[in-house]
Amino acid sequence: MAARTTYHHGDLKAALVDAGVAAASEGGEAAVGLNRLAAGLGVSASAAYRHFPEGLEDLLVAVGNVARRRLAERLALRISEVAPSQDAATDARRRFRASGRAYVEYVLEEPGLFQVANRHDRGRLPDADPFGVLESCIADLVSAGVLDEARRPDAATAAWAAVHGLAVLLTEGPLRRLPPDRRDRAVERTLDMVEAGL
Amino acid sequence: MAARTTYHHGDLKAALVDAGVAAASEGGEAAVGLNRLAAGLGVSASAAYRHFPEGLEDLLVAVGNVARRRLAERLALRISEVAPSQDAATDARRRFRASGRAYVEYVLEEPGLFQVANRHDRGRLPDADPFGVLESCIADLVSAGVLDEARRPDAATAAWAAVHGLAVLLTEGPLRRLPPDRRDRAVERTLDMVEAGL
DNA sequence: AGGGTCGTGTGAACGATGTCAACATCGATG
DNA sequence: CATCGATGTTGACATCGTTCACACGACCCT
Repeated sequence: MAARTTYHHGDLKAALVDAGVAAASEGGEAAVGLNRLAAGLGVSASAAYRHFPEGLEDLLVAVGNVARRRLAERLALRISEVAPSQDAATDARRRFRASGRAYVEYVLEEPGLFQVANRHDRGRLPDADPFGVLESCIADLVSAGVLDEARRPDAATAAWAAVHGLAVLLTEGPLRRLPPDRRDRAVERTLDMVEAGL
Repeated sequence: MAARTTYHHGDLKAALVDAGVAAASEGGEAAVGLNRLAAGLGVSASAAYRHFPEGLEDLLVAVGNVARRRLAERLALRISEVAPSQDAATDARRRFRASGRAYVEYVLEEPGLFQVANRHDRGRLPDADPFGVLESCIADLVSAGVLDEARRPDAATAAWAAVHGLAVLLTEGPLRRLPPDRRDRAVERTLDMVEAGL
């Protein structure tokens, strides 16, 4: 956006990632183009290759990392907002449920970023790891006595699959046009299933 | 592939869809290009636009329809293979479980086609409707007394989300490189959750 | 049989994409 | 102050989706 006065940009890499995040936010992966973004920053396309050696894919991974970090932060936020009660078991359950709701909430807010996050992933990062957040929720369930230790293996995977699948279906999938009330109902129904079935 | 002797191709539309299916099967959506496919058939690119007025997107939808039909057929096949017992309830449960397993099975076999099926969907078709198959499994569960009528709303959605999400995570997602035994364990664990939680 | 019509395929062109190699410029370091 | 490495530019290439004017030919109608 902002035209540039100096020959060197200053921090082109960060600027490209920011622009990529903005583009992905509206328009999804298809809107993230190296030429377009560079032009938008008043910079030639090939300049980007200095900062993303493997080209577009590298940039998409970087954008995806931002998206994953934001998602993880949203999960942590919603979990932290759960008002503690006297019962550790119901607290753990509520936090677990809040994380699932927050997942869908974020994805509905930022479907484009979610798309990039899914499609360009090079493994877990400590500060951008939504799955890690979910795993600690599961650990809480175990230590609160809600979930049996024997049932812990793959419990996080199963829960993740349910919530992730729902998010995909609701944004890119056939449930795209579900009205908000039916959407919420589907979310709660799915969380019911997970909570009862884990 | 096969060069053509006559000026007219005969059935270019079907040939393009076939080639698109083959290309998507290895290489996913990115491998489905109008120019490449047309050239492969010894035909100019613009010829394709006679049969797919909206261009590439139309072709991708057609390929997706094939993929959805095959998936639905696979589900129906695996359901039909369940040996009936004396108990209608356990039969319904087994068929339901078989459908979930079949879903993952197919997606692992044809991740590229699954990708196209997900990303280019213009609504349910009677002969290519995996969700419809799942819905009738749920209906079976209800009529067999396994699932309470009151819990039927959105039950299919929740179950679908879990299985779909798992399939996505196992093919395009972070669970991509899970070894087969751990993969199977995750599938069974997820089906356990769905069955117990629905 | 002859002639017209409409479905189908061709050729060339346009703009946009990702990518690369050769060159230009700046800032920091000796 | 000179040099050198990091950073940005220019220009080019192949490929992509798409469109338009044109060419072919199978079929129908008289």
